[in-house]
Amino acid sequence: MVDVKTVCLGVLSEGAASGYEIKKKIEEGPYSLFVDASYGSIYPALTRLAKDGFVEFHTAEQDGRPDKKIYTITQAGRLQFLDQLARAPGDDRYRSDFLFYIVFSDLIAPQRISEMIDEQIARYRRKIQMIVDCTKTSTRSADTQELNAAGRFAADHGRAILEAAIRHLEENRHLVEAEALMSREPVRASAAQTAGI
Amino acid sequence: MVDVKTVCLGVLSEGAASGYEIKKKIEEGPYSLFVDASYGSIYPALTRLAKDGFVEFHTAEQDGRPDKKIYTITQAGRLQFLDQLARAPGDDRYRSDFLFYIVFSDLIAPQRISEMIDEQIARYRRKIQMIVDCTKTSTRSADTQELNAAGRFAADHGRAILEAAIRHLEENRHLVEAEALMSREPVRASAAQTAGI
DNA sequence: AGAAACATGTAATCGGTTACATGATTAT
DNA sequence: ATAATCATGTAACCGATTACATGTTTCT
Repeated sequence: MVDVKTVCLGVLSEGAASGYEIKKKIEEGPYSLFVDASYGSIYPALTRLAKDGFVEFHTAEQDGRPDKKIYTITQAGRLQFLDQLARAPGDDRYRSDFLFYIVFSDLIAPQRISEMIDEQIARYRRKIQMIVDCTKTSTRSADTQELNAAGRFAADHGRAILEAAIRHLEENRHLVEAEALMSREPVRASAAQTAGI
Repeated sequence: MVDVKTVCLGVLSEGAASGYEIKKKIEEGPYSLFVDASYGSIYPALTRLAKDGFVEFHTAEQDGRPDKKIYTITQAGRLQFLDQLARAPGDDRYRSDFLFYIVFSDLIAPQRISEMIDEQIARYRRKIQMIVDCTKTSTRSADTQELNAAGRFAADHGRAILEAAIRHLEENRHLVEAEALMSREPVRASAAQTAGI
């Protein structure tokens, strides 16, 4: 599995940036769908990369803002990154509390289940909106990172998956909601059992 | 995010099992799509749960096989599990080296890209097959864990997402493959640059 | 007035993986 | 023969998160 150092090299291979900017890029862009890293891992990663000669930095003084350390990838860094890309990618990892909870939906109050599904759909919609926002080439601002063909592909892939997830939830939610409804009478006994035993 | 202890409580709430069997259930069943845990985390988790009174166990001697510790969830354990389910589920986490690599497909050899996509589709198909296998009520063996409505829902949800992912890859792979093809001539220069600089 | 954004960094902690250790049985 | 399955457990290690520390400016 790709570590934070490699993620930083990847971002920096597309242009110089500070640690703060790297964090923003991976939490806003299409990256956010399949990459994760906190400041607490990015800053030490950059320090380490600099020590190893894979990146260089210069301190940029700003008026009214804290100083910035602008990191630039080196030749050695580019080679290091190519080495990583030559290795077989690790398996995808998907962890979902939501689906885990759903498996035990008979232990959760019916209205809570519905609420959870609503929230999950809302989360998915928010992510889709974020992808749409960063995909459309904004005519006004230059700060939006322009996506190349590969970036658009990754973003669209994420969107396709999220839309399928929403569609499935909307079309089949009655199956987990109905179970509770159908057993409304019996459920009292089983809820009492669950709580009582 | 749900931890291994809670995953164990969830599995045990559906029936007694050994650590080994818990591991099998979460790597074979529909769980495998959204849950992960190694022996190195399951065994200590069970030890801890027993210490806290959330599970009990008895040692089952077997002929020709190592002894088993069969764990059973206690009343306290059921309540503990309900407490967890009452908390808001954590955000889904999806990590994909594959998509990260794709973003940098201009740094990877064209035939390698195609290979990676083929492999990714194959992985997805294998997962779908696994879901299908554990979803269909097998008439022969009783060892297949029978899925309730919620389990089937979770399995179908996973299948729907995987199928959408495959569809998108098959319909759009030319966009990342074509980029390399189109720039076959120029790419030599840029590849030399990349390697040279 | 207060929150949010900008900006970097460290220390404590944590949850989990990997590798190791052991060993019989069954399937190929 | 050899690999895979069954079965449990520990120790070393690792990568990453969280919280803390600090301080200005801009937006609401």
